[in-house]
Amino acid sequence: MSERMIMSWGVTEQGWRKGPWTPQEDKLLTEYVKLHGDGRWSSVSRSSGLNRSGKSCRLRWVNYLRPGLKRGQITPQEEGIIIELHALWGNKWSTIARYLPGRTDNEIKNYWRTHFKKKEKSPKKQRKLIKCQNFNQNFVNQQQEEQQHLGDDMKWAMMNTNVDHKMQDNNMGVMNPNVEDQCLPVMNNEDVSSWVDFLMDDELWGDLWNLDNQVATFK
DNA sequence: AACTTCCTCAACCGCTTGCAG
DNA sequence: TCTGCAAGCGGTTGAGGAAGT
Repeated sequence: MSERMIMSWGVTEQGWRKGPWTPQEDKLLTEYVKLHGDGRWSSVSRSSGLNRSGKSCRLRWVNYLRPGLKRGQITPQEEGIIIELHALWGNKWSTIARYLPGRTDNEIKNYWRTHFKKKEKSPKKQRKLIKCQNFNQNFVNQQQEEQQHLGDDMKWAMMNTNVDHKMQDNNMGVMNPNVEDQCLPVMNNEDVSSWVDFLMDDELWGDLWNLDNQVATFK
């Protein structure tokens, strides 16, 4: 990191230093957390001698200094998991990150944006979007038919922030296309693999659909 | 070689959530 | 309940480097 870069960032109104962290700051924060544990970030910033906001300390620790973090390229396996989980939960980066040990929400978010979000305007994407729409509509129709046959046993479940807990509790992932902000059909765990198979099909891979558009489409 | 454009990712911002008093 | 504070989360920004012209 250049001196010029550090100088260009300056301080906040509260007097906290901003910008890239120096190795000295990293050392201070690491040593403090080793001694006192993480959490209570506002007191970390005061007691450690760092002239950084609690927010900044937390972010630096979580995204960069925390032990067990993986550095380097996302593997194809990890990429597959990201795609699966993003199909389930959308931009719930922290939730997705829990299923990728050593990866941070920030890292996954950045990866998604750079690898999948950027190609959203291509003609391929348009075709893919239509395919997705058809797939989802068929899926919903199919579910509704099954629902009629099975009665109340197959109900749409509300998708909310506790969906991961629901999955753990019931071994079932659920999404309700009728709920605002949700865009994908109800699916259980077995369905996820078929969904991903569908995505892998044709030229969809590497040019993944833009979920933001999907949201509008399936509302 | 010089310039421009694109890509990556660390870090910030602002909003939301959770919790103690 | 209500309020205020701390922590967490997702979106956005911007600097540096790589790739292209």
